[in-house]
Amino acid sequence: MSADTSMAAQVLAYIHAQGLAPGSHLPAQAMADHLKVSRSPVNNALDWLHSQGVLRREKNRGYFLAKAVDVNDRKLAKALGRQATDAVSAAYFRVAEDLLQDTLPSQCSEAWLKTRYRLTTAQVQTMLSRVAQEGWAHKKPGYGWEFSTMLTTPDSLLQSYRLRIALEPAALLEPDFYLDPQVLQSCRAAELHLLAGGIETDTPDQLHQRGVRFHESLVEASGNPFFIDTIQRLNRVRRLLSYRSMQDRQRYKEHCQQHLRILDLLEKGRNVEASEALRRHLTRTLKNLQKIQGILRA
Amino acid sequence: MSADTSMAAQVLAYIHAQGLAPGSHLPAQAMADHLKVSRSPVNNALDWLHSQGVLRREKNRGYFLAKAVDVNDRKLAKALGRQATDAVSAAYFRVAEDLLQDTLPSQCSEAWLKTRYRLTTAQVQTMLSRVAQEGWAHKKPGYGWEFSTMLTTPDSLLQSYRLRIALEPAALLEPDFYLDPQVLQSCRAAELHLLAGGIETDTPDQLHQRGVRFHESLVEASGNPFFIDTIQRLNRVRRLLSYRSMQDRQRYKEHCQQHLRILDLLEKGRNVEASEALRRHLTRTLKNLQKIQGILRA
DNA sequence: GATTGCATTTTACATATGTAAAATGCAATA
DNA sequence: TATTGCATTTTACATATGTAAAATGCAATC
Repeated sequence: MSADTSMAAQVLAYIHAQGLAPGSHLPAQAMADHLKVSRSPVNNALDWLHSQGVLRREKNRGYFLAKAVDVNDRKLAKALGRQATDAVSAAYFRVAEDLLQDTLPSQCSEAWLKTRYRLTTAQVQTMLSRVAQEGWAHKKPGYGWEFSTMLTTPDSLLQSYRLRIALEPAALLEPDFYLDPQVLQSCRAAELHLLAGGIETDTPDQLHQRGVRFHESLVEASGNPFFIDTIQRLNRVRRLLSYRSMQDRQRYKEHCQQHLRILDLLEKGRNVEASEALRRHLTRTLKNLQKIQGILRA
Repeated sequence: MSADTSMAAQVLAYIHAQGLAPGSHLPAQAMADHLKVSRSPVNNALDWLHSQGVLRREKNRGYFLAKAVDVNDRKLAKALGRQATDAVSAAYFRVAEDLLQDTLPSQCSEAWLKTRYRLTTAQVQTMLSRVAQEGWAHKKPGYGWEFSTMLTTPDSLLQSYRLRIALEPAALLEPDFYLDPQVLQSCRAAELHLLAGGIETDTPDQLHQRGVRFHESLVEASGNPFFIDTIQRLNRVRRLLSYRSMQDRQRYKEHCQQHLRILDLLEKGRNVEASEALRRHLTRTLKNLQKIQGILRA
């Protein structure tokens, strides 16, 4: 029954991002081009959305938006969410967790992982290649894999912040820096949403994601693929360092204001000042983390 | 006949690095531990080195160094070099080259690569996972792969330098920074070798490699795995941006002196100054590259 | 007690084949 | 002429099996 809902979710996101009005035509090819796939998976997704009542279908004319997309539609969210988190992702997170809790040997064989996490050959390989790409494990010269200390060092999170402090402010000073006004607007909107109560109502994961999106948007604007690639990699790993639940929501208000300040400066092209503000923002956050860690250890 | 000579090469490198005297015993397990493999491949390598006359074998006592290792031994180098550069690496470099010369579509299927480079399924996958890990290509959502602009932008090299400028000086200021005196010494020795004539006699590739080793050693001393991982990734990609042959050897003398100056400062624990010197060094190199690029375009 | 030498076990790669999913070609339709 | 709708082709994944290489256990030796 439920087809590939992840594709449907992307289509929905696109519709929402474009702010399409009810009745709009949704050409399959255009959608496919945007999502970088062929018409086949897109058509499946459109058909599924049709079955959910989001789209209207007209014979030989295609699909049309039936009603404005409501991001908070419970029923739709539930139907979308039904995509079984696949075995590979599940194992991936379990491995990360086990590593953080030190219940995983620093090195082991693929076969060992296969039995421990009940995976097939193909699954274990997919998972490991993902992990390798993120840099927290690598193949040993012979057989077996070795996990990096990247996640397990007591102050991994602090170390990751110090890389950010070196990187992000520098990204704002790249010669080709250009922040698309539309991106700037959506960043600002996100911060205003948080200040207007989102800080209390959003889940910890949502808060984390919003933060990531803000910072990645800025680095992406640098136009330097080396900066962009590095920060994306870093954030994928940071997601695993799940200290984030400990962060007190009190500070988020300050964060939002600092973010908004930075956006204001960038809007006026005052990148040097923005860069400085970003550095101060990150440095302050690092200091706070250090304080929290000190308390936790004591 | 010729067994796994790459393992033999590593054993040789180890013997040389340890400065072992002729007659020294080479316990298989110790060697295996150091190379992070089991005794089996090590024993094969030792046996091969025995067949080459480098080692002496005594029944039930193992292998002993027959003579001092001569790194420049032609015969040995030839025997070692006979390891057929495997199809995967060969294809990897051809893909990179084709991409740089713009004779590769920005996206294509695995099957297409398979036929173009005459590879098996397994080989193409190995190659692509390597490329993906280095960040200059990624799987598309559906079928096929897409190449990043990381290598093809006209000023990829300049962009990579700007990341280095953000990163490397910061690495020297990491709180856990510790440069092993032995590493420092070997870095210094390398620079002195270059000043003593190596600049003229080394191949462009050797010169490049020495530069990489200097900079990576410094970043490794930071003790921050995020910095280390990032710089290693970056250098693996930089190796493909083969502008290096264009660099005039004139400048290398200055580079060596700047490198030595930085090492001196680090030895005395004056990291802030060393960091500044490193930033100036990199910035100057960047400026020169820009000048060269300007000339090439005109 | 440590290390070798060799046999045995374990591990993961290569290859082949079937299958599900994605890409594509093209007549029909608006 | 652009887009749909559907059939066909292409693509790559899953799975199974044989094989080469690496890891390991252990008696023999120093």
